[in-house]
Amino acid sequence: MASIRDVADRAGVSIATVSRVMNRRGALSEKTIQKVQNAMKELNYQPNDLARALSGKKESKIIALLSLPLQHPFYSELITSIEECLFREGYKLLIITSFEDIMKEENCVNLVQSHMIDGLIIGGHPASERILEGSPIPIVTVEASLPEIPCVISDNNQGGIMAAKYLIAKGCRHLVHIGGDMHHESESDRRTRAFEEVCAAEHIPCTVYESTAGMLRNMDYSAVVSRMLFEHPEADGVFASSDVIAAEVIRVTGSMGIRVPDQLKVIGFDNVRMARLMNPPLTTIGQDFGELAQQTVQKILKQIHGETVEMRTVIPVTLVERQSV
Amino acid sequence: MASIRDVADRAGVSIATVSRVMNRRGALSEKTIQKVQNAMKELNYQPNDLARALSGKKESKIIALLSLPLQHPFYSELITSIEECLFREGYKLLIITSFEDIMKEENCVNLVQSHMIDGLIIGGHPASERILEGSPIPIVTVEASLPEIPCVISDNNQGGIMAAKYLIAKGCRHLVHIGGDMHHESESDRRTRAFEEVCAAEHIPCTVYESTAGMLRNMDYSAVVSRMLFEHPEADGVFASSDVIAAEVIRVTGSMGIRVPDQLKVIGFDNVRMARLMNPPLTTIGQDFGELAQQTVQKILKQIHGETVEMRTVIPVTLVERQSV
DNA sequence: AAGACAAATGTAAACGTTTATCACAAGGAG
DNA sequence: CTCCTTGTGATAAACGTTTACATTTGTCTT
Repeated sequence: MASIRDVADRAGVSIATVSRVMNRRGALSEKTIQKVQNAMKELNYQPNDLARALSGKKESKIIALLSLPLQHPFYSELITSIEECLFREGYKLLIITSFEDIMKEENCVNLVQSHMIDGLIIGGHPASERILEGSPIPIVTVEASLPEIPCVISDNNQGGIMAAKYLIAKGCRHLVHIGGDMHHESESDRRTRAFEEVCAAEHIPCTVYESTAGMLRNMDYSAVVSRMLFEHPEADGVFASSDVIAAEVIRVTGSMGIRVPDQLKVIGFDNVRMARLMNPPLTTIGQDFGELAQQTVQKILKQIHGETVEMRTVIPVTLVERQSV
Repeated sequence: MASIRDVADRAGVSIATVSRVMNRRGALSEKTIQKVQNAMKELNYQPNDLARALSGKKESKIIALLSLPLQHPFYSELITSIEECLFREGYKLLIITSFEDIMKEENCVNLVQSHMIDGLIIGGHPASERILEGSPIPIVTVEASLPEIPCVISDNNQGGIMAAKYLIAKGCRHLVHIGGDMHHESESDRRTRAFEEVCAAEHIPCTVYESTAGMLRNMDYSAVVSRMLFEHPEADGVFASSDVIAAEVIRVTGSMGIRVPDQLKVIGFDNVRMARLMNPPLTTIGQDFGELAQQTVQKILKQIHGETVEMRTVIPVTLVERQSV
């Protein structure tokens, strides 16, 4: 593989000149530029980014994302958006999925310290809270909040309020909430708390169920959903903490002959692509993936470039009306 | 940030010795090993992988995956599996999503040539067939086949046969196929062709519809599905080329009051997680994501290590019976 | 006690860049 | 004619490793 040396030789100049041509720096005659560029073409030269990064203590232009498994559509949509934003800024995305794997998580901070990576985005709550104690590397959290680390999150509080108000407005009098998709995290509790508060204020009875980590891993919420339907046959409205949970509610009720939305109204959270494909199409609280991603990459890039960032950015959510309520 | 130099100074040895301790190479006294390891601990030393990779013309231990957008669950599941396999082998996964973006695709091969990346996996058919002409880099294709490039694919032919036979065995007499999720690619045509051949052999009428690239991008297949139902009200069995398409069939029929599977039987392809969550749960031809991933990373690693690989590996598919047929 | 041999450690070149510094020529001002 | 710019280009050090080779130290033979 051709190196800068080869290009220099072929163009009849020194490697410094070649470098200057590449980086458009210093004074250069048009003739020299042409010679060098021709040589590069002819040799199909590609600069070695490793050497580049090593030399000028430059960046590797790679950002890592530590995420929960992508089978969960929330994460795959988030990642797609993040990758797009990053690419626009000239960065690449390295993905590390982890489910409660502390080893793998700690590995991440090593990655940054080994200079292969310029920064770290954490999507979803990691198993070890103190993952990067004393490692001052550029880092941001999305839809999760860790002590001392800047984060970008959706307005979960507002989402919970909207869900409750909407179900009540549509006539529900016995509500259920299935929460806890991101179980560690106080962030997702906000959805639950806000929902409960509105119910209490409106004097509507409301029961809260929690899903477990195992359910998230397997994306199998049938157990909670069945229990919920068995214990609360009088329920006429469900607020699910994710569209996947909502899908399970709709599926189980469907198999039991309960009609949605006539007998039971269901509202989800996230507004992932598949929400539209459900039967009936799912009404849900929509997260703004584009904005979430945008703010996140902006925040990480700022840190990389040494600027300071606000600790907490909140992105509005929206009610997406379809046919399950 | 501490370098090998700092460790050497603190341990009172030369940098070569430190390097030897790290790489367990050459003869070392127990005492020296201890001294060096202590120094590394105390300085919280992390070797610079950039320098490492540059030096021994070693690998960067990063593999890139060029994929269609991850919102499509086939890709998110595939990627999750690939990332797991790669991680087990000590490699990291860099993701590049592209939808018909030739610039971005060509960028990929540059990445490899710039040494930041050891190899390239292509998932799904790229826009430019000749993406890596004359660039002899380690490369593999999954569920796509490009001239001269080793590939790992599911047994689409067998899948088409199984789908047809199963629908017919269940009593269908008017079949429809909606195909083309991976439209360029002759690989997915195999599903269609095999399906048609079985139908012809069994004298069952069969109509084929094609989805378009735009539908894949937006994951919105409502147009074809509606047209299909309008033009073929007599259809009693549908073979969809992906679970997402099948989901759309089930959704649209549901909204029209057509009962699945009583009036219309639907079989999908892929067996992504969401297939289980549909209403009714989807019967589908399952791809073995684990095996697909396993073979793919094996193949790319072999190439990186200079071994030769077979050009084509075919992974069996299985019929997953649920309740839509 | 000297020589041989192995074990332990050090030295320095290399990997492919960037960049500060230096060298040299041409041209203008005095 | 000398001195100083100004435009060009080359040289070499640095980035943090690995590793071939050289050197030192120590032990064992005899």
